[in-house]
Amino acid sequence: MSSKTSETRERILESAWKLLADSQASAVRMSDIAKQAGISRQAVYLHFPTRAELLIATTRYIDEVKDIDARLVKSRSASKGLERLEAFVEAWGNYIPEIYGVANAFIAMQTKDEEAGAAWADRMSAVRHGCEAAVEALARDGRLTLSLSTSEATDLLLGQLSVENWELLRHRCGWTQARYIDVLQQTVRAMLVQ
Amino acid sequence: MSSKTSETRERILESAWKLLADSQASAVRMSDIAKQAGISRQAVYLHFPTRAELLIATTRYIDEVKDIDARLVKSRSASKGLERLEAFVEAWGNYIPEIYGVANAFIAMQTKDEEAGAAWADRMSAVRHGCEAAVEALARDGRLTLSLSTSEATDLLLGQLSVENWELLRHRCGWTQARYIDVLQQTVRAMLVQ
DNA sequence: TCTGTTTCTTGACACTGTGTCAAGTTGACA
DNA sequence: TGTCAACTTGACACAGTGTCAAGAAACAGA
Repeated sequence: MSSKTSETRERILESAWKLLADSQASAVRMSDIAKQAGISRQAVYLHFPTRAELLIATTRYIDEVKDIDARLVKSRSASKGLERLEAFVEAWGNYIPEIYGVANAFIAMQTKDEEAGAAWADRMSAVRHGCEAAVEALARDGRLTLSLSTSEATDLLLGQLSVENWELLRHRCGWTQARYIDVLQQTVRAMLVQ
Repeated sequence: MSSKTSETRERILESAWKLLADSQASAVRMSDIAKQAGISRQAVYLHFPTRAELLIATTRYIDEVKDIDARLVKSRSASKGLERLEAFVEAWGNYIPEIYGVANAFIAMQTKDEEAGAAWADRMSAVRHGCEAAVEALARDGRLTLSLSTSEATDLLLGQLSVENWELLRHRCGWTQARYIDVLQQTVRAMLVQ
């Protein structure tokens, strides 16, 4: 029973993920997800009280399946700040495509839904910690651009690595993923490293 | 009569502007705008067929009142590429706060409404032209970073000057407007100028 | 095999916001 | 006085979220 519960739950999460990845974000309704999962719309509400909560659970699910932590190991274990920075840009930059669908739905919801906004902000604060660690490593090496505080440098890096910036370059400007990573590493280096 | 028509129209635009500037974006409903303008909700529809069209008209109205063209004169008349770039960053960077409310509403609508997405994209293409002109001036001076094509450099600059990036730094990270302009000029220079 | 619990279904409903429609009012102008 | 445009009032359709209640179906344990 508990296994069946989590089985249905997982089918809902898989459905949400698939639909958000395919179509464009916020066009995905609760009924679409239910249909995809092969259950009734109301059954979805038995597992997730609101659309926002379902989206939150979906990001967590993706993090688990795609193993975000493993991807960050290389960055965390880098001895030099510059190395760490580049590994982080690569890891997160290559993770964005995985979560883009859900991210987009969140961004669309943010303005309307208080809860969704808070959830996404929370999620982004995890990314910020990654940025901060890289910047601090750089500062320890004495290689952080002098005119920037570590906090400002962190903010700037976060902006560079935002989903919105990725979308602009990859979708609206047609960059390849490889070029995106390449140029971003170079850009971030020019911005932050003296 | 025609003067009365345009008077009401203007009152609607003023109301939309004010409400979007004050409260947070997409929470502004057609009925709110009508109430603010002191007319009925239906009267708004007599002047603007949809919410999207009203938003478009509002941006145009702001452009007119705040005279965006005058702000760009200094950038356009700069002789050196670097000078042009910095003047453009300053002009557009200082214009973003003026349009932030409406921009936000557009961004929120983008995912739902086809028309709104197209309108905002069109608007952004005007900014892109400004970016492009600055980058090309830089290239003519032979000072554009070698590893970037002018098109790529334009894309990057556009990302730096995006409303989303402004929001991140000013609202979420608490930067002052002066610091935002300062750091952005410096950042953009590090990125694009060799 | 009966019983009770959990999961899910079906169908109805409230609520919000957009956009439409129709009938009536007001005020200016000829 | 009559006409026309701008505006009002009130109703409605529609989509999507979230709620509620009654019942079906599966499945556990005694």
